[in-house]
Amino acid sequence: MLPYAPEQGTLADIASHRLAHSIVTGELAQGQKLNEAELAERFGMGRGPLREALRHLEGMRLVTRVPNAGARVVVLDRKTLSDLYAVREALEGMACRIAATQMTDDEIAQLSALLDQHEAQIKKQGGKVYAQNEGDLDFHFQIARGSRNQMLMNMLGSEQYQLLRMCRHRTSRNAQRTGPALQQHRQIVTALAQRDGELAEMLMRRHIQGAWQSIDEMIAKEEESAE
Amino acid sequence: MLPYAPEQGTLADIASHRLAHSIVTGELAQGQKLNEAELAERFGMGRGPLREALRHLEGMRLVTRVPNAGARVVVLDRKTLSDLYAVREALEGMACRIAATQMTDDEIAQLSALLDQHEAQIKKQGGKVYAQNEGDLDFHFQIARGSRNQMLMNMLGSEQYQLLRMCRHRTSRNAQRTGPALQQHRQIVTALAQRDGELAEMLMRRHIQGAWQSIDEMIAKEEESAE
DNA sequence: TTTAAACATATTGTCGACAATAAGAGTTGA
DNA sequence: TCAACTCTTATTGTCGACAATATGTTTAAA
Repeated sequence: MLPYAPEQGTLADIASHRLAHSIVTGELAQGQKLNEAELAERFGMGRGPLREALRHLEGMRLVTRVPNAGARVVVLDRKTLSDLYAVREALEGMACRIAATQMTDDEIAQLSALLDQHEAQIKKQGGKVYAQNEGDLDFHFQIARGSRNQMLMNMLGSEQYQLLRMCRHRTSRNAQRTGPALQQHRQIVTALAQRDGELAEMLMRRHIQGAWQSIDEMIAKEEESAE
Repeated sequence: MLPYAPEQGTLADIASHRLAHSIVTGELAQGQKLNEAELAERFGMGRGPLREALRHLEGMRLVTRVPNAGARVVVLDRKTLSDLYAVREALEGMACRIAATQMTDDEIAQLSALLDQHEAQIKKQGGKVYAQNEGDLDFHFQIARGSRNQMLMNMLGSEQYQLLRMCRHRTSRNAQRTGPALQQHRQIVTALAQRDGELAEMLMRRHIQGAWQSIDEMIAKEEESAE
């Protein structure tokens, strides 16, 4: 389901996946230096594949590299996240508009079923898990798939997806926007089912704006308490 | 001016730049197999840095890699380009809207001067150079800069930028859309100067739609004559 | 005490050689 | 003639060692 496949293939791919996971979950702190020799040893491989993995992660914007000075985990500051959400709004809005004409009835039904599943999960676990769980992102990715635009899927999937997950883990402590989010998702699916692309786009844009607003507040609090 | 820097730094960076250039200019044909040993020898370096460069180019979507089967130059078929232009429309539209509020008067004046420059160049060279030249892309990139959104700049700059240049070279033989393009650029600058983001976005979206329409026709002819 | 230069250390950048895998040619059997 | 199999060859994947560069520390001079 997740666009980033399990560990298989070349060692560089494995390292890339494991590193991405560690970065996204916060196991590797933001801005932390990534020592090639140390990581290579931990993963049981040579430095060659690991360097390739770092170059790949650099392309995904999960790490930043400086020549002769090594790689560091990217730092998601307020401005970066603001930029990310602005881009997301444009891209996912477009995805929604196109998906309204391209998705099959069956796919839309599946989307609806996915939301049922989320709702059940919320009820069971007390509502605190939705927004920070992968479920929310699955929903967004399915819509991207519905646009039939491969480039869009790549951008939202392999790149932004990871940054978003990273952001989730950072702000998961005090996340409670699950109720409105699910409701907004429902509205979007309804618009899709009615084949109303304009409405679907507008709802998605609002949804993402709301998400950003919520996250922005959290970051503000975080920065405040950090002083 | 161009977002992709000159040849300096590590060997992997140099190889990455040279390869990107060769791919974009069509020197390396689409779909062509990229032999590591051969390229490493041509560039006078070992295979290590070259492999890193290929991983980087993979991230930029200029090459596609299959494990144990090597890398190939990406193939820009009709669908891929269509997807690319759809994404561009969304992103550059957004860039325009934000740039209308963020760019300084000075920057807008510079943008206007850039167009004067283009106009002079067209008069001198007979109008056939504009659309396929870098000038057009410079214009678009300057607006992306005006949005102050670093992520947007990265996306439009280092990634899509290259694919677009590639597309230009492919369809440059029969390019003649320079007149309307310049005029549309003028309209966009006017809207920016009036700080009318909505209008600027609309004009940019139309501009890109028109460009795609033009390119789509060319591809259709090309595929026709190829049979 | 501060600054700067020189050294020692750690880390990155690069190369060459070897192992593993895939692609192709050639052979053998039906 | 075609199919499947084997062997050869070419290419990719990986490792370990060395060179180049940056970092941190010590030492010496102002």
